[in-house]
Amino acid sequence: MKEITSQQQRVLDCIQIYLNKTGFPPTRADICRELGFKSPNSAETHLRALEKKGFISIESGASRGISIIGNSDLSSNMDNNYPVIGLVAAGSPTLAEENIENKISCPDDFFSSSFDYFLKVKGLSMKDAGIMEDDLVAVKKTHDVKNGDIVIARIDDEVTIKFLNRKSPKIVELEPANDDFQNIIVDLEHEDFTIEGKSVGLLRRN
Amino acid sequence: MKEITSQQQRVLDCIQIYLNKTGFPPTRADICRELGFKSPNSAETHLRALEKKGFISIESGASRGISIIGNSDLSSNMDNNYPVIGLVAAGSPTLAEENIENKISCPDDFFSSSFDYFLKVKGLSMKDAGIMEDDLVAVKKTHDVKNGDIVIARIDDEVTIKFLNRKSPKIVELEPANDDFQNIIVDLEHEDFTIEGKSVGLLRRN
DNA sequence: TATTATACTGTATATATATTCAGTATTTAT
DNA sequence: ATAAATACTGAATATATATACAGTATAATA
Repeated sequence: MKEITSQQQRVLDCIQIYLNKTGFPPTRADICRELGFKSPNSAETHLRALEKKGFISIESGASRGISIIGNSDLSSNMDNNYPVIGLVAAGSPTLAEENIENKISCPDDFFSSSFDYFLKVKGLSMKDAGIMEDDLVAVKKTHDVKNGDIVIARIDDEVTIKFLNRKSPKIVELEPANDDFQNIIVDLEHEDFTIEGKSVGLLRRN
Repeated sequence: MKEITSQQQRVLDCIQIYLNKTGFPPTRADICRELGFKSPNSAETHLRALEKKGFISIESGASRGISIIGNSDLSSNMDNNYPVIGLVAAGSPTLAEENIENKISCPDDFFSSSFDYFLKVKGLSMKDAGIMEDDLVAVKKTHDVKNGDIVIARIDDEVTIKFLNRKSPKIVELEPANDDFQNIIVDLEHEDFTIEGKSVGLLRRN
């Protein structure tokens, strides 16, 4: 990255401020208006200098086709929109559009492991593990689960969140964290059982 | 905010994805290309519907003058580093540097209300409220608290997190959410009592 | 039943916008 | 000493783009 001149810095700042204000980049004319230039070519040449030095990129031919490079902590941060899924019974695919209640913007590295969606918890079967109704459990879609993990499992058409406990190659036990609920024993030979994923974190919004 | 249709959601997602990819919003033609529409008016009408419902704003006459409302990955939704504070006894100021265990980058609008720091919970006195050891409670520094709020309070040199229950102008009761613990009754006339803030959310990282 | 919202295709056009060309002047490298 | 980069004005233009207009069709409301 080469050295930037003070005027070029003013133009770069102008682009960033315009972006923060409007949500889209400025035109040459916009930059002129903001900085008091009288010719669009003033903005143009500054933009080309900034491009040459690697501060911005310019999409040829596109209007407002300016984007600021290396801006990871500002506008183009590592946030992603993660869907919030309700605990749905009927065996519809978990991430089907109709199940998405809303989306939450969240850094990708927010939990110890990457994750795929938030599961909105129904019921209190895991309350002794501190998982309450309407809590959002960060779920990583994986089959790599160990005994003791909090897993999201599907038995036939029922989706549930429980502690995993493999008893034998053919028997899986799902343990709630609430004395009012009973263990679920799954016979893998006779029941349709799938591990959707496991919990890697939890989010509660009062 | 009115209800969004699935096609309108596709268009909204398309705008967000285009923004993440290029750094500037799409044109009507871009949206058509991405979603397979054959007429720019298809994009136009969807955009106007999204505008009418309050999901986006459109700058009249401006090319690519689309900005997503609320979500705003660009301006207000900047991530911030929030300190993680341990439940410290000795009456040192809560945000003093020596108490900061680490920092967590998190969007400013992550919880229903803005907040100031994460409190790392010690003990299980709030376990029936789903607050477990080492959970991170998002704390908003405020004195505007109501009965039933989960508050972070200081009695003399002791900091604690409990349910608030004002019994009278002179008596405050702090209620744990665990039968093994007893209510704390504070006499405001004889004890040094401060409300540090209240819980506005919770974060658990497995 | 009429009306409005949704969901499109297809054509047309005013204008918003990038971009080139022609200058002038100052400063910085080689 | 000469070239190259910086820092502008001013005018011209091809085209990128928003947007209106004319249709068709279906589902949801009133």
